[in-house]
Amino acid sequence: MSSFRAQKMAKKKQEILRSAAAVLIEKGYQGTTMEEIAAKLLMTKGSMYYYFKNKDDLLHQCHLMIMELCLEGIETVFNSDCTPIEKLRNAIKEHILLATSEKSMFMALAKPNHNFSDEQLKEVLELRKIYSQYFDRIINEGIEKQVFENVDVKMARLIILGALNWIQEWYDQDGPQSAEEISDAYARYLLKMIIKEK
Amino acid sequence: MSSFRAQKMAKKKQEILRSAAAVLIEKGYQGTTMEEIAAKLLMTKGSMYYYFKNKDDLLHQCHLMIMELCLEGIETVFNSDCTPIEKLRNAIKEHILLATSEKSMFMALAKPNHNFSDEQLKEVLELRKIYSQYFDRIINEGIEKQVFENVDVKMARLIILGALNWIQEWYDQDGPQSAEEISDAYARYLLKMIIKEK
Amino acid sequence: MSSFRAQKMAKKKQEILRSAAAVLIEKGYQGTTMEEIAAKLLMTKGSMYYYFKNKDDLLHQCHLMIMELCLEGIETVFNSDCTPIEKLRNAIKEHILLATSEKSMFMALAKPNHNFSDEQLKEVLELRKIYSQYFDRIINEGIEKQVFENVDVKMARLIILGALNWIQEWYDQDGPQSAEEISDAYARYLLKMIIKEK
Amino acid sequence: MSSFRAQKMAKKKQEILRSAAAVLIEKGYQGTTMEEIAAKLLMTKGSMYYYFKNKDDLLHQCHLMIMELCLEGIETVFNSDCTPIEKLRNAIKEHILLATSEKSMFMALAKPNHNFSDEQLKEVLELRKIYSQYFDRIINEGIEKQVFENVDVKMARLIILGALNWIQEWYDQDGPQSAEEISDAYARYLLKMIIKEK
DNA sequence: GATGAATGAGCGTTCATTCAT
DNA sequence: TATGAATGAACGCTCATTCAT
Repeated sequence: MSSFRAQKMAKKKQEILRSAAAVLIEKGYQGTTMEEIAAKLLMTKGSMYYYFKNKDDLLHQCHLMIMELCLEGIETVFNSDCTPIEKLRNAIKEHILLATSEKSMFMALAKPNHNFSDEQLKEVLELRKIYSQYFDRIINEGIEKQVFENVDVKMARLIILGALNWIQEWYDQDGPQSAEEISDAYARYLLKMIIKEK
Repeated sequence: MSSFRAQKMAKKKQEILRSAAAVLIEKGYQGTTMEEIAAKLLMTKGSMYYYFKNKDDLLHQCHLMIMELCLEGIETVFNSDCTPIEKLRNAIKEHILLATSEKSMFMALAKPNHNFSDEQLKEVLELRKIYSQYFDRIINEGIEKQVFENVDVKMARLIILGALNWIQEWYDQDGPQSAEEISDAYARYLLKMIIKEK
Repeated sequence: MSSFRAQKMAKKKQEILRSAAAVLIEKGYQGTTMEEIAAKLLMTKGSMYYYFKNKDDLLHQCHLMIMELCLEGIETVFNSDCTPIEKLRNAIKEHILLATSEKSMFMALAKPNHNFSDEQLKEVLELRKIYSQYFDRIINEGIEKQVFENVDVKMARLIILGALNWIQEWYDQDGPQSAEEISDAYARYLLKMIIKEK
Repeated sequence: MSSFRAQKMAKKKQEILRSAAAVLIEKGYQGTTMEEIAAKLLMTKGSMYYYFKNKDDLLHQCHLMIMELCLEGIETVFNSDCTPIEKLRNAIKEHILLATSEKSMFMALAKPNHNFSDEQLKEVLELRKIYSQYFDRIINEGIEKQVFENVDVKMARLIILGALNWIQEWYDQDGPQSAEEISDAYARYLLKMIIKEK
C-alpha cells in the first residue's frame, strides 16, 4: 500500500519538526536557517523542500505539533476527576514540564510568525484558543464550586499563562532550581491567587 | 554654542530610538530592518548611520533607553513612603502603563540579542537586574512587615514579571479592556497571591 | 565516486580564479567587485559564495594560484643544467611570458591586500619570497662561477624584478612590440647589467 | 584684488593635495575616502568640494602636482652640463629620492584612475610622456656621444623606470638600506647596463 | 527521494556627493 | 567658506527557494 510510504514520510516529517522546533525556539524564526535545521539531521537544505513547502510551512507545522502536545496534556488533566484546585495545579505543572523538558518546544514560539498566511494564522490561533479555554473552564469550575474567588476569568488566565510562558525566557537546565521545584512554587503561588480564603 | 547642535542630534537620536523600539517590539531583532526603522521617520536607511554606528549599536541603545524609562518609574515608586502593598500595586500598574503606552517599548525585547557584544549584553542585563531587584526589595519589605506571606522572593517576582511581560503579546489598544482596567485587575490578583491572609 | 564532483568543483574554482585574476589585475583589489567577476562567467555573484567563503578568500586563492604558476616556471628553469647566464635569461623570459600571456595574471597583485588576515598575508609573502630566492640563487651561482659581477644580490634582484613587473603597466597585446621581442630585449639588457666583462 | 583670495585658495588646494597624495599613495584610490583626507586636515569632507569638483578631480590634480615635481627635478638634471653618464645617474637618484622622500608621492599612482575623463587621462599621460622623454633624450645623448651602447632607447628606459617605480613597493623607511644607498646601487647597476665597455 | 548547484531578492554598511544654513 | 545632515547608489554577503540529475 502507499500507506507505507505515507507513514515513512510522516515519520521523517516528525523528525524534522522536532529538530526544527529545537532550533527555532533557541534562535527564533529569523535567526534560524534552513541549512541549520537540515544540518542537524544530516540532510541538505534542498531536501527539506520535499517534506515542507517552505520555511513558513515548516514553522507552521511546528506550531501545530507543539500545540497538539500541549492540548493532549491539558485534555488529560481536564478530563480527570480531580477537584478544580487539583486540575489547575496539574495544568500548571504540566505546562511547565513541557516548557522545560528537553524536547522543550512549546508556546515558545510566542508570536505566530508575521509571514503566516491568514489560513495558517487562524489555525494556530484556534488551537491556542482551545488551550486557553481549558484553563478558563477549569477556573470556571472552581468558581462555580466556590473554591475559587469570583475572579475575572480571562484576566486570571492571562496572568497564569503569562507567568508560565515567561519561564522559558530564564529557565536554565543547569540552574539552581529544578523544573520540579519551579512548577511546585508556581502552582502554589498562582493557586493562592485565586483560591477562596476560608 | 555647539550644545545646540548636540541637543538637536540627541533629539533626533531619541526619535530614531523610539521608532526603532516600535519596530523592534513588533518584529523582533532579526525581523527589524534598518530600512523599516528609517522609513517610519521618512528617512533613508543610510542616514541612520550618521547617528548610530550600526544596527547593533542602535538596538543596544534602544534597550538602554527602554530600561532607563522603566527604572525611573520603579525608583519613584520604591522611594515613595507607601506601604509595601501600595508599592507593589503601583509598581505593577506603572509597568503595565509603560508596556501599553503608545511609546510602547519595554522589556518587550525579552532576550537581548545574540549579536550583542559581551559588553553590551552585560550592560543591558545589569539594568534588567536592577529593575528586578526593586521588585525583590518591595516584596522583602512586605515580608518583613508581615503583610506578605513568607514567599520565595525570586519565584514570586518571576511570576509577577512574567505575567506583566506577557501583556504585550496580546494587548490591543482598541481591545475591550483599557490599560487602566487591566492594570487594576493584575494588581489586585497578583497582590492577593502574596498578601498575608488575616 | 565523490571525486568526480570534487573534480568538477575544483575546475569551476579554477575558472572563477582565472576570471577574478583578470579583473583583479585590471582594477586592483578595491576596484574589483564580486559582481564583475561573476558577470564575466555568466554567473551571479551569489553563486561565488558557493565556492569561496568571501571576497578575501577568493582573492587570496588568486594570489596562491598565480604564485604557484610562477614557481613552477622558475623551478624548471633553475633545475635545468644551463649556465647561470642561460638560467637568468630564461627566468626573465619566462616571467615576461607569464606576465603578458592572455592568462595574464601574475605578481600583478603587487601588494597583497590590506584586508588579508595575517595568516593569508604570510602565506602569500612566503611564496613570493621563495620566488625571489630563486633569482638570488641564480645570481649567486653566476657570481661564484665568476661569470657575473660581484653585485649586491638583493639590489640586482630588486632591479630585475622591478623592471619585469612594470611591464604589465604598459604592455599592450596589440602594441608594436611582441612579448617575444620584449623578453629578448629585457633579457639582453638586464644580463649586461651583471655579466662580468672580459 | 581678487588675486589675494585666489592665492589663499591655491594655497589651501596645495595643502589638501599634499595630504591627499600621502593617503592615496598609501591606500590606493579606492581605499582612500574623502573623509580620511579631510580628517587629516581637520576639515570636514563636505568642505573639500569647495576646492575640488569631486574625488576624481582631486586625484587628477594630485597626479598633476606630483608630475610637476618630477618634471622640475628631471629638467634641472637634463639642463645641467654634465655628461650623459652623470645626467642619467642624477636622474635615477633624483627619482629615487622623490619616491622615497617623506613627501613620498610620485608616480606611485601607477595607473591614472579608470574613472578619469579622457581629458584628464590625456593630460596626465602627456606629462608622464614628457617625463619619459627626458630619459630618452639623456639616453640618446649618451648613444650619440658613444658612451652608451647602441640600445633600444625605449626598452632601456622602460627597464630603468620599471626598476625605479618598483622601489615604492618594498621601500621601508626603517629598513636596512637608506634611500641614499639604494639610489647609489641602482644608479651603478643600471648604468652598467647601458654604458659602453671600453 | 535526495542533492549539488545556482539564483535572486534583500539586508547591513560604506561613501561620494549635495545642499541649506 | 565651511559644515552638519541627508541621500542614494553600490557592494559584500546571506539565505530561502528552485531544479536538473
